[in-house]
Amino acid sequence: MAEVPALAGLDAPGRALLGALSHAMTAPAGMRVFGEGSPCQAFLIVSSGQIRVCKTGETGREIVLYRVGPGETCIVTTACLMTGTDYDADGVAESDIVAQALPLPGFMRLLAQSAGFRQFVFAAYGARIADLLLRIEEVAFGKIDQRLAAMLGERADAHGLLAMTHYDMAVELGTAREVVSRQLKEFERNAWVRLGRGQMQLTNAKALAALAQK
Amino acid sequence: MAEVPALAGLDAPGRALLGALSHAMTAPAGMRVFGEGSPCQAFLIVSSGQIRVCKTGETGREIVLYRVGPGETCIVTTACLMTGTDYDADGVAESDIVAQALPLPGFMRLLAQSAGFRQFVFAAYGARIADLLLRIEEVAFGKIDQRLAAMLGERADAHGLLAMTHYDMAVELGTAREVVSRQLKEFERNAWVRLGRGQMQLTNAKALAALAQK
DNA sequence: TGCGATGTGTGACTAGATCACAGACATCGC
DNA sequence: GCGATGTCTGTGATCTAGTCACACATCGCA
Repeated sequence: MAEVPALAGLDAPGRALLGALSHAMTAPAGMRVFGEGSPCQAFLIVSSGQIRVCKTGETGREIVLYRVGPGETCIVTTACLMTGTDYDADGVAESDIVAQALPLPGFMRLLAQSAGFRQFVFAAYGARIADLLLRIEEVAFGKIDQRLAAMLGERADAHGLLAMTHYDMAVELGTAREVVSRQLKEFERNAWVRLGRGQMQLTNAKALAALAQK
Repeated sequence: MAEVPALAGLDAPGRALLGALSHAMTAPAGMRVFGEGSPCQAFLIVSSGQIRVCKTGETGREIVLYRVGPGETCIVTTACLMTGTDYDADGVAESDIVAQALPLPGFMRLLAQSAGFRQFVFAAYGARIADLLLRIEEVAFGKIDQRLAAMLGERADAHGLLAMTHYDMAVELGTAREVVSRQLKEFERNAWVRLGRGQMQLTNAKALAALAQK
């Protein structure tokens, strides 16, 4: 488990136990890793790749809740797994995934025996809950132009290139595709971006960041 | 701690430890129990009364995130306490509170030694996260008339009486007071409610429930 | 009884969501 | 190279929700 930095501090017995009780698993990009109807049955620690977790409303609109990256765990599924609560969100592999799966009994045992592991688990909870609170604030109070600008800044690569469709961006923000299209057109009129099919180029990241910060 | 039903299943040593390490505390109705700038420093289990936790946006609008009632714990503060994450929400006593406070070291110790306590803590996490996911779904996708109708049904007493101002209701839903006022007027035109200053009477709870369910 | 604080009602306007549809572009089979 | 097809983007019309501004009602209390 040396590949999981957050577990680097794990005590030796804990580490041995984790190695013994968990097994590696993989999933190809695009695969639905868990979701309504097919709950994940184990505690998962992602080694490489990224999982996107989102919620679909009755109207078919979607929103990204959070992502689980390397060294992180999809603690939410675990919580629901342990308490029998229904989870009601979908996890999709955004890239090829390698993960360590720890079944529930092993999870309980490790939790009982390793303070380092408890620390890891609680840190995961804290981070996830903070994510969710932030999400609620954004959705409830945020302006769409600012949220979009912020998202572009976050998700563009080092050259300001961003390969997403307008629909993808709408899901990212939990809004409608048309709203994104119109807003992007507005940004283009300001010469802040250059639009293309399935991709775009930021041409004034500073202006976008300024809008996002307002 | 016999007054906390969720802890009734706690093993005897765990119970003794909890009794020894925690102390009772109280807060009067209306008091700000924790919030930005004055974080709660201990793991709290509410014995009686109720705490309302809400988030304030930059514009001054507020939204209720969840409530902590008897036998429950404000696990979110704990998570943030343990991980040093900033919490960024306010907890207000809605009624006089009696709670058991367990400082961090005691919390860690109990977590290490009692499986029943771990169970309790994880159940609290699961329930809270489920609450937050539900909240996000409502805010992102819900129609305001349906959400308002649902809220009236939930918070009215057995006689259909409800003592809240329009502002209170707006906070409950994370919307603006005017939106609530207009919507309530609409309900009144339908003869579903009778409005008064600081209170209202549901006169057709069934119709409201039907709207909420749609 | 008069005054400030709080609560409610409403018009005008803006932002965002929804619906409907048209045109642009990409891919694939031929 | 040429359609056929599916995906992606642009845009008008319309509706819902949030914001701003302000009038007026009601309450508690000096």
